[in-house]
Amino acid sequence: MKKKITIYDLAKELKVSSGTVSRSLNNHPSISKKTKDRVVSKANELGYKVNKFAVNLRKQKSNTIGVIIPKLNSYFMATLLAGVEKVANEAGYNLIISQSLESMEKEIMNAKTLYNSGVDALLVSLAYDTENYTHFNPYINSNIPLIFMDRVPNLPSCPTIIIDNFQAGYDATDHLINQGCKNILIITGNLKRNVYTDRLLGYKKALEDNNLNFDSIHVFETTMESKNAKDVVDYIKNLNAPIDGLFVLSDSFAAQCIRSLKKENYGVPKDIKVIGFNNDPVSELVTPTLSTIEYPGYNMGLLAGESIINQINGTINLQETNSISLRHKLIIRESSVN
Amino acid sequence: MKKKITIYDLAKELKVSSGTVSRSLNNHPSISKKTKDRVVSKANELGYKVNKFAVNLRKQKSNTIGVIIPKLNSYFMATLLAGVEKVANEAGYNLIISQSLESMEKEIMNAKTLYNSGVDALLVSLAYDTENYTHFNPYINSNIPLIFMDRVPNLPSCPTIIIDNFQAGYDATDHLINQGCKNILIITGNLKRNVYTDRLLGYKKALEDNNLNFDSIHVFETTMESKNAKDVVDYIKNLNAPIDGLFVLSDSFAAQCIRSLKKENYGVPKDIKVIGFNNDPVSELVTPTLSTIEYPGYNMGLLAGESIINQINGTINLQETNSISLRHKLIIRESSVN
DNA sequence: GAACATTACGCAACCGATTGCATAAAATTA
DNA sequence: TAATTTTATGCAATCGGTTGCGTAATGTTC
Repeated sequence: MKKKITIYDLAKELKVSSGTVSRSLNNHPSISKKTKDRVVSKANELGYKVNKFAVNLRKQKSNTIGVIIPKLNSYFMATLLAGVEKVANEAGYNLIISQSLESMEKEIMNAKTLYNSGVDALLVSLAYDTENYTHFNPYINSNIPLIFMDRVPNLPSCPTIIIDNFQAGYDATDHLINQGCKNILIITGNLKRNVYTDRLLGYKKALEDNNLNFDSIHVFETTMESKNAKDVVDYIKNLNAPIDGLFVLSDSFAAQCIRSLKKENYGVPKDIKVIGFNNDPVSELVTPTLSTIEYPGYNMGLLAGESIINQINGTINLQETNSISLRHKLIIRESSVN
Repeated sequence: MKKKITIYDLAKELKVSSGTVSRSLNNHPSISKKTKDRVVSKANELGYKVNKFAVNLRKQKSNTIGVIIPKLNSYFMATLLAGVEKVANEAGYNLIISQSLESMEKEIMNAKTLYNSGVDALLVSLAYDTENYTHFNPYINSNIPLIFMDRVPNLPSCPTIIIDNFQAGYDATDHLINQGCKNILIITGNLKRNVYTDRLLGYKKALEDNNLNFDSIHVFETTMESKNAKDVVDYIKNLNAPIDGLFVLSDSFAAQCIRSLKKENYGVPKDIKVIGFNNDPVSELVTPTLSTIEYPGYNMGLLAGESIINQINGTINLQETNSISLRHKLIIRESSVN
């Protein structure tokens, strides 16, 4: 409960100027070792701690990185963040995390709040329904580093960190086709988002390359909340031609779908082969175990953290490294193989 | 890229003092409506934004709440955080989140960093191996609100938000006993943590109340990482008397255990009845579906957020509301019922 | 219209550190 | 020893708001 002590207190005690104290504590070269030692030991003695508020004001930077993500409570996002946090922390940065809860409106508010609170950089994964990106202009105009992760806008000039969703979509579809599937239903999230459109494009291309026709009734768009799994199965039941493959762009939703399918006596993989996306831990735990695409969330986080810190430090020219793409991997388990 | 404009710029433009500008922008009562309007519209015109750094320095508070949790990428923690974030955000607070990665050492560092960066309050869920709590003393000594969530220390004077782990442990065990189990193995995390010890106590009490003997070989302590599921099954195989019940203090680990058990041809629930803990989404997806204890993570987060903000505002005397306990619920699914 | 109360605003200290520039002191060179 | 360079430190402005106190201007009361 002792009162805060400042560099002025130290200065008075040691009969030096506050400037000398400041420089000593920051190990400035133009201060003699002797003085530095005196200052440092006195600082320890009195329990001095810098006032970050003053430093921030003076330096006009906060040593914090803002993060806006759709939802904290998803495996992928939490893993991604874990990666970001690790790097940031090691580099001495704090993370201010906010969630848009999949709403553009909230995303805009978050962007504004973080801007006002003076973050040194911003990492973003877009909300479900974000359609324009003007709320990021203040960052761009003020030259505040800004990187999009995973769910990125289709703006040419924004640095992004993603996986090759097109190729991943292709690989998954191709795998199902190789397993004999000819009528594959793809379950996707909001097609405004690159992650989904790109995978869909990969899906189409794989069909094409295998001489299968694309049919738009084989695209089912949903928010992929668990309660909607039933809708998927209903949709399947009402299709004229039965499907034999299911490509769900999220493991947890795929697991829900499998569950609903089994309730309706569809055999997986016998009748319908299923592949998910993300390599969520759940994919190993369900019966049958779920084939999927490994999505390197943690690495993506590490990379995002490193990139943004490099940008803050000016180490990297963001024009040069405009987009980083991480490697995905097809993981074949029981749900897609007879 | 235009330069920052300050209240002094506004003052000069409007030929008033900077104090008047400040008061106008903060809607101070002693400023006439007319002046306020002039100031506000000029501020909008020039695109003025407060400099939070200056405000922070002046007010010695940051409008941020620090959070230290063991791991971001767990369903429970992410859900908890989602709750905290929601409340904090609505109250105009930012969240600085850091993870201890289950290490006391890192927890200490995080506590220090957050203290130095001037958070207005701190929320903590303890790391796996935290044994002493002196790293929180600076907060206590400086009167910075501090609340522990879920994994709390056994200190009498710290406000905590928890569930009744004793009762939950009791309920789960009692349920298994009611299903006919007589030899129940409990799989627990580090018994330094209240969440585990209390559940274990509940387990013991339930045995006692049902005239069953407690045997310490029926307590298996593990870090509950997925790779350790095999150890559990090995342990079970090597027991002299076969067990017929399994109480795993984490759903995701319970799911792993069930998987390993099935591989070794144990029938669940036929041979061994299993109950988990948390009501993780995975519990509904595995086969058989997993009985469990519902753990209100989101509500816990909301409550933690509200409590800490109340404390910051001095609304609540923390001596009076020293510990809040949330209601859990036994959820019976397939894994524990014949 | 004098006396008093209220309203609206200005002044300037303050929050605590950083840093360019000036200068005293010490060291080096001539 | 005087002149010059180097080293170590002090001075004071600065970052951008906030706020207690003082006072001029306006309003109210009798």
